[in-house]
Amino acid sequence: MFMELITAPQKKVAAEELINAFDSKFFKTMSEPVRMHILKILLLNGRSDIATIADMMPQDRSVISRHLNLMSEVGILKCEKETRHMFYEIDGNVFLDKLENMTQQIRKCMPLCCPDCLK
Amino acid sequence: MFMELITAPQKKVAAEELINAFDSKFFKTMSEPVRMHILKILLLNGRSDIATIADMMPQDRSVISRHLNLMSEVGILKCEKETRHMFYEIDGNVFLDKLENMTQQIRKCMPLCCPDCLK
DNA sequence: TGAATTTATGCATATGGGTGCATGTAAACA
DNA sequence: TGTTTACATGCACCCATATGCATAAATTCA
Repeated sequence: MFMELITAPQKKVAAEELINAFDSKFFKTMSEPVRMHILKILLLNGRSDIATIADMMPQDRSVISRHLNLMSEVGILKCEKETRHMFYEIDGNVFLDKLENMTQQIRKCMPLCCPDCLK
Repeated sequence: MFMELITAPQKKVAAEELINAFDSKFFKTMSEPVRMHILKILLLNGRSDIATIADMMPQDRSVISRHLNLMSEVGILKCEKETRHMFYEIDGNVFLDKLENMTQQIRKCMPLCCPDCLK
């Protein structure tokens, strides 16, 4: 119990840092199958404009436009206007950073907060 | 273009493996603020039963019960019945495995699928 | 056995968000 | 300048889901 008194504030900080590292908008974005379909298309074809992507999907072009916009707001896509086309591209570094940061925070938090969780 | 012909099937496989590694149920679960609140409580207090958790939250006990059940179905919580109490606990290893697997798949896929994404 | 407690579940409701259509806006082209 | 193209946006609709209440089921305790 003495141990608990010492680590209590550290636990709270570690737990808060972990929860903060969990980017809820990122998770929400990644939980939508249509957006994962878009991601796959971008993986296979690289940088593409909206019409090209929409032509490979059943949804209306406006729907794809909104999904792409959302994904770029979260940071996983880069977008660039060129003439009258809007081009989108995966930002691989943001992906890696986000996931690695979360992994790192869990590694830091778990042994401190609940060592029993790692049994 | 010769290079592209050779790597095309590998690209497709890598992209599909990456998308499959993206556990949409996990992401959906993690995108809900109430569930993140529950997670934080479990981080700070460790293994707890439903009533104890619900007493720290504004939502009805039945709501908390359903959230906990969902989280354990996704695998991030372990649950165990003890007398008439249902105890829940974070499964830290599942968390680490899921995130590390996704990170790994991205590391494998990006250089192959879209090297430009890593600029 | 009867009462109290803990969780699970059925139901109705409210909210958020994905969808498609119609329209607006801006830029390229003839 | 007028037309076409590409995208953004307002609007209405629909569906999934979070929520709370009431209740059922199971277990503990007096």
